[in-house]
Amino acid sequence: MSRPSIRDVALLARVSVATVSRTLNTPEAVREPTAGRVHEAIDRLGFRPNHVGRNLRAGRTRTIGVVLPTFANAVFSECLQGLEAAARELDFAVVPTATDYRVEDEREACERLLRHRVDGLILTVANARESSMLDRLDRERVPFVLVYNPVGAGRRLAVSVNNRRAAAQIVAHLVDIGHRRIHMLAGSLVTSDRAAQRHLGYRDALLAAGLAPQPLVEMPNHLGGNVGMLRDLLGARHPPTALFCSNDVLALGVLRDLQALGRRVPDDVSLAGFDGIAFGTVVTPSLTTIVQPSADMGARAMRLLVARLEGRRNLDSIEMPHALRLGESTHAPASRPTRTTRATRTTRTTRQRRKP
Amino acid sequence: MSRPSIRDVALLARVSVATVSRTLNTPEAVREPTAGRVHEAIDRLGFRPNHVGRNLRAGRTRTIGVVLPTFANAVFSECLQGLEAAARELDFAVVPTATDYRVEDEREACERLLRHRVDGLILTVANARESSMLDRLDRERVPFVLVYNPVGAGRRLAVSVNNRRAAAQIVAHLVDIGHRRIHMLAGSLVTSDRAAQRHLGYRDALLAAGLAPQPLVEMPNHLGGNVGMLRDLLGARHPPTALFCSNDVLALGVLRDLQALGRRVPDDVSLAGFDGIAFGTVVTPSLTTIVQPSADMGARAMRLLVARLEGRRNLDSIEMPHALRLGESTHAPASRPTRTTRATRTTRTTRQRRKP
DNA sequence: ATGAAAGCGCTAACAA
DNA sequence: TTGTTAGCGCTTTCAT
Repeated sequence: MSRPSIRDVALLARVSVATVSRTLNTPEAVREPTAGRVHEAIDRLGFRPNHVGRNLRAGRTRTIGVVLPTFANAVFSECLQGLEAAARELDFAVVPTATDYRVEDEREACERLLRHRVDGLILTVANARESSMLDRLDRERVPFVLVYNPVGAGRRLAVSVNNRRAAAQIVAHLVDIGHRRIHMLAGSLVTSDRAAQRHLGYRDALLAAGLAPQPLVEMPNHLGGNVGMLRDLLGARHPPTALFCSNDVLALGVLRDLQALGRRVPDDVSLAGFDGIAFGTVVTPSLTTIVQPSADMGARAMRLLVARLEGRRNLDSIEMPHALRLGESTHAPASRPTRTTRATRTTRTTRQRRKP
Repeated sequence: MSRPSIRDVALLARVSVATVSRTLNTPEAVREPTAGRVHEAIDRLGFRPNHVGRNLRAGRTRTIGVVLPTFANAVFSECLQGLEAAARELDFAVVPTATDYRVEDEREACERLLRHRVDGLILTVANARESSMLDRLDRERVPFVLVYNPVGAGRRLAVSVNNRRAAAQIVAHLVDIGHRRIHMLAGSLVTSDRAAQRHLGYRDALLAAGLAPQPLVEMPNHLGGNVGMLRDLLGARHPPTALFCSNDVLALGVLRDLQALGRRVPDDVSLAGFDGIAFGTVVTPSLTTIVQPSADMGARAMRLLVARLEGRRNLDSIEMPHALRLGESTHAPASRPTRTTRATRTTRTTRQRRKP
């Protein structure tokens, strides 16, 4: 009734369990007639080696725990996709769990995974610098690799883009095409050190251009529902001509809210995001954004972790290249704000001026 | 150096390993002074119970394998999100893997997971009716639950919407608002029995209305890149006035391609999808579609499977409710095709006529 | 080339 | 209430 074990195979093939094990793991160490009998027995019984027994013996599981804020944001599910494909190639399994952006759940998530004896962890935490949990993992010598969290100074391994420089680049682009009043919108900064880095980049770019950074606008929720806040923002005396959102999901929500408010993007206000999720290219207007190679980042993180598990020393964090993707959601500001005048719709024909 | 085991705790607390185990699993069976010493030892050593040992002993792992076509399509990552949250609540871990829509990889994916001794599987396969792999799982008495795949006749457990009826409903809506030439677009039907069901629904609706179903248009790729095919389709003598896509990702890609072709949606052609992924509400025009409760479906599938693992009999498949979500991508057809005349843009002011 | 046996960490009989 | 011990399925010395 129960699944056959290596013993059943041994009995049927009239060999010892050791020989069965060898037939599977070091075939060159077993002679042909024996191996043949073993394979036959395996087929007859439908035997499938039990990794749990093997893992117990080996003290490792070839399993990687993955802690991400959510799987519902495409940036993370694309990463998971890359991660898992790489794991498969390396013959590892992946056990992912989501914290739903709750910092206080990160610890329990890791504990759960460690009880399952994952060999290592890949994680995106709210704040990599101030995480007592990461300190603990270090202390306990649990191998882990961060994704998305900024590459830090220490010997912690991380795979991420240079969030600060990337943000500075996209904001500099807005400045280049003529914007002077650029606001940055973000979700709660405490749940994302990436967003905090991007905010620094935003300030860098404005200060470098001799412009005044505006106070960060924190949005309560992510996918839409910020109509009131946006109305206030754009109804101010000197409204921004461009908005930089700390991530694409936020940007797409803002885009919808702006359209609900009757504001045209980019004619009334330009809009830029960060992450480069696929849907940014499908919306109208398509989203100007910074593209992170999420799937590749996941794959790199996996390979980095496995290399570490295999004892490789002198491994280094990876700073991945980002790219500025110009979409239709940004263009030069109108010389004067035209809130009441309905300008001709020019979306289709507008052409971006590229940076020289 | 190595992690402390239950033996180390026992030694330090000067009790037997059995007592340590009991302290953790049946605290009521151990007296206070003893329990105190054990807990102290646990803390001192930073002991974390090794689930691998426990699993080997118990013959189960409290781990569920999940096989999905991809994590990059929001419909599946939303499902995974719901799945994993439910698993956490039930104290199960989840090991997901993607087949990248390759039927021939489904078997190996399951084999891998079963070697890891997952207690059961949740899966979306290409074709649930003709899957020798599912037959095998049945034969081996591996507990599993299907998601998205149509609820079949047999005793197989599945969680899905009624794809055929839902598709018929959305197509009937197109008919109701005046469309007469409605084409259906889909990816390869062999990789999706859901799409096949939806195609039947499409035919049902047209036949019920006395209209001629058109041959299914199979699209080579998913997110965009079908410009040529669409040009041909819309350039035909009697071009369709409405397109029904077998899923939202396809629909959004088609939307982009149509816009690239200079065709206006819905003025030149109406467009409907299926799945109800979040981004359908963000694009302009927002997508008319059938909403499946993906996260909830994942959670239900997980609870159903766990109930089965716990020996509950008489469990039944779940047909989830779907909903027609009317977006801006559909409206009544122009009385005459106006391919050259540029009609006034009416997107904003157009109101859908709801079915009576 | 093959077998016997120990042991990975844990739980559950059974004993005391 | 606590301890002793067998054994879950496997790999790996150490013999032969």
